[in-house]
Amino acid sequence: MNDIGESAKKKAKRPSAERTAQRDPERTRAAILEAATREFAENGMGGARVDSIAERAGTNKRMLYHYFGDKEQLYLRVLEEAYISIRTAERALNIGTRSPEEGIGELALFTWRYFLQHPEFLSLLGTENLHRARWLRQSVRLKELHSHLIGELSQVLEEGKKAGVFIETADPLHVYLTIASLGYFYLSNQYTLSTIFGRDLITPANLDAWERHIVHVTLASIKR
Amino acid sequence: MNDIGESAKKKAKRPSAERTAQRDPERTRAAILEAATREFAENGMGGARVDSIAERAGTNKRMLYHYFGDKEQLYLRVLEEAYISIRTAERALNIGTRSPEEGIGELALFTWRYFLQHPEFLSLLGTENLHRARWLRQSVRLKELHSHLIGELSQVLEEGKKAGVFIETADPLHVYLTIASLGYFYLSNQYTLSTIFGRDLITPANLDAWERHIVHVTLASIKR
DNA sequence: CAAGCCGGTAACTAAACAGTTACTTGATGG
DNA sequence: CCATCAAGTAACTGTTTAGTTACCGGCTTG
Repeated sequence: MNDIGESAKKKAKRPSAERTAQRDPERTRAAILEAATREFAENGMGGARVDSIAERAGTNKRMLYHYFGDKEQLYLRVLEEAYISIRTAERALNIGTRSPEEGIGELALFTWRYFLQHPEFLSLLGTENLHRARWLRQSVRLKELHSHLIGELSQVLEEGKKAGVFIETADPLHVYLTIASLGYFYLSNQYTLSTIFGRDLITPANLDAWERHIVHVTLASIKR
Repeated sequence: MNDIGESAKKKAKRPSAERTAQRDPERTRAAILEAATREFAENGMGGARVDSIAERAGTNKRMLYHYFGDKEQLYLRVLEEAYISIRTAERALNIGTRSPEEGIGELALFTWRYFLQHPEFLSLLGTENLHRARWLRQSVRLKELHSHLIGELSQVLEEGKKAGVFIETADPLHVYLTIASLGYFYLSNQYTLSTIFGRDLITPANLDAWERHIVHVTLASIKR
C-alpha cells in the first residue's frame, strides 16, 4: 500500500536502521492515508473531519499534520493515489493483445468491476467534481498518467476499423466515456435511483444484468 | 417560482390583505429556496453555510429557520423541488405521440438538454447519493412522481417491439438509465475529465458531438 | 551513558458554525 | 390612535472544528 523503498533511499547516513514494532512511521503514514480515503469518500471534503481521520487511523492529529501538511494536501494525496491505482490496474489489462472486439469488451468489464469494487473512488470523483477539480488541477504528478489509456484504446479501434468490424466514426474518448458513464452513474447514483424507482439496483441479479448491458451497449454503439 | 395562491387560501379572516413591497413573505420564502438551491449545489450538504444562504437570499437566518425549520428540512425541500421540476417538464414531452424511434430520441435529447441547463440538479443528486439518499428516503411527497416516466417509456418500447424496430430484450429502466448515465457522467464529471484528458469537454462543438453520441448509442442499443 | 532526535500523545486555541433570543418596524383593525 | 401581530434585524450562545503547542519516551550515536 506504500512504497517501503522511500525510507531506505533517504537514509544513507543510517544504513542499519530497522524500526521497532512500536514505532512504525511507514505504517502510521499508510494508516492515515487509508483512513483519510474512507473519511473523504464517505463525507466529502466539507464533511470530512480531521479528528475522525486520526481516530480511524489509530493515531492523532499531530501525526497527520506532520506527514501531510494540512487537510487539503492530505485530500490531494488521497485523490492522486486513487487515480494511480485504477490507471495502473488498467494498464495491466493490455487490451491490445486480443481481438478488437474482445479488447473493448475486456475494458468495459474491467472498468465496471473496478468501480464496483472501489466505491470510494467514485465518491472521491464526485467530491472533486463538486469543487470543479480545484485540487486535481494543482496536481503535478498526474499529467502523463492518463494518456496511455487513450493511446491504447485508439490503437484497438483503428485495428477494428481496418478489420471492418467497427464503424469509421468510433472515437476513443467517446468509447471510454461511454463505458465509464454507464458504470459510474449506475453505482454512484444507486441510492437515489433505488429510492425513486422502488427497486434495489444492487442485488447480484441486477448487477449482473447491468454488467451485460454495459458490454452490449458499448459494442452495439461501435459495431458496423 | 412559488404558488401565490397559498396566502389567499389560509386567509379567510383577512380578505383584503395585500402585502406591501417591503413585507413579502412569499418572495422571501422563494428567495431563500433559490439561494439554498445554489448554496447546496455548489458546496454540498456538509459545505453549505446557513449564513451564506441567508445572505444570498437578501435576508437573515431568523427568516430561514422560521420558514423551513432547520438546515436539513430546507435541504430536503430544495431536493424535492428539483425532482418535481424535471419530472414535470418530462411529462410535458408526451413521448408516446411520435413513432417509437422518435419518442426514444426525444427523451434522450430532452434529458441531455435538461441536465445541461440545470447543473444544480446534477450537483444535488451527487450530494444526496454521497449521503446514500438519507434525506430523499424521508420524503413522503415523491412516491408517485417517478412511476409515470417508466410507464410511458414501457409503452413506447412495446410499440416498437410490435413494429419490429426494437429488440425483444429492451428494458424500460435500462433504457432510461442508459440515457441518464451518458448525460450525467459527461456533465457532472466534466472538471476531472477535462483535467486528466487535457481537453475542454464543455465547448459548443464537444457538447454537440456528445448530444449526437447519446442519441446514437441509445438507439443503437435497442434497435433490431 | 548522556544528548538529542524522532515517533507519538493530549490538552489547548481561535475561528466558524447552527441555531436562539431579544428586539424593531410598520401595517391593520377595533 | 393605540393594541396587536407578523415580517424582519442583529447580537448572542454553546458546540464543533482545523490547526498548534507543550510534553513524553525510547532508540541511536558520539
